[in-house]
Amino acid sequence: MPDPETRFQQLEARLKASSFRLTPQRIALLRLIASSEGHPSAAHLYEQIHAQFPTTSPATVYKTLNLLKELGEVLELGFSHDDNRYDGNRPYPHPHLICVRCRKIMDPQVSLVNDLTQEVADLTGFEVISHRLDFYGVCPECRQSDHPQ
Amino acid sequence: MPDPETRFQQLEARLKASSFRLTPQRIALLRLIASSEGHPSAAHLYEQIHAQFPTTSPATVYKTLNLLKELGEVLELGFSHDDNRYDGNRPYPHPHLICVRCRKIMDPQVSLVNDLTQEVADLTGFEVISHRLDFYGVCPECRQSDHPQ
DNA sequence: TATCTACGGAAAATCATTATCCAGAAAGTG
DNA sequence: CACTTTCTGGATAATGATTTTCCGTAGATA
Repeated sequence: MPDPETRFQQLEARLKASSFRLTPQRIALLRLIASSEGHPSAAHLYEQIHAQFPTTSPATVYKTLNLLKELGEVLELGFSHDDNRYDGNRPYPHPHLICVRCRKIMDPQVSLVNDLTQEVADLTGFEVISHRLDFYGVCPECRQSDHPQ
Repeated sequence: MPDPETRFQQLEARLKASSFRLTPQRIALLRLIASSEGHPSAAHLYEQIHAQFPTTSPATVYKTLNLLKELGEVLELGFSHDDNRYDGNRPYPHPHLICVRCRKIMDPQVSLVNDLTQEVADLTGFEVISHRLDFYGVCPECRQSDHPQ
């Protein structure tokens, strides 16, 4: 993960370059996103923003997230049952590892993704633009707590 | 894809074996699912069921889909923005290829999935249970119609 | 200062999916 | 054959994350 402060400045610069205003709410959200180790949900971000700016509404969080999404600075992980999650540090398609117990989301550093993508393209004639690769399982911590010995 | 009639009989036998009743609505839905080449949405299935049984409600379609899902006979592809899609012919995790133009969903026959899964497990210590591998792109047909010459 | 646009906030709307409720059909029981 | 119990379908309402709408205001521009 990039340094949170550096990433924050990147995001800030990106908004400024596109002539979007840097309001206190947006700045607070940019800081949160830049420093989020995991993959926060909109609700989770809202809770934290709301603690700083009690008048902030969820709509503002969603609006800013969608803005950053359109700028390509945030990757949205959409789930049909659970809340969506957001990644503002690696806004490009990459695999995710999701713990079905604690719902933590990780980013494994795998090397075979390009090979698989190429294989798919070659086999089907598709022009592959993007991907969404999610693995579901049990993280080491949860495996441990499942087997106390 | 398995033969639709064979697959239908499998599904029918599965419900019967679990002591679920084979109502006309369920039978019609099983036939549809077994013969669906693509990956229909609940709304799409409902349209077709409703044409045969005008009193059928969407709830019945959802209930039956969820029943088959719990029996492991249908794979649900959840989308946070679009409707969910269902695959009753290959109810195990497998990669999908989604055309961003026409929304068609295909099943590429790739060989590197197991390698990638293994790599993820080895690298992270996760016990990998399942996966969801979606590639987004433009199918050959839509590429053609984009470039008329 | 005047004007124009972007923004935030509250509230209402959206919409696929799920839950609830009830009536009827099927299955089981004796 | 009653009687009971369970399952099912259908209409309807509810759900809940996300989006839209509307309006007052802050900020930029000149």
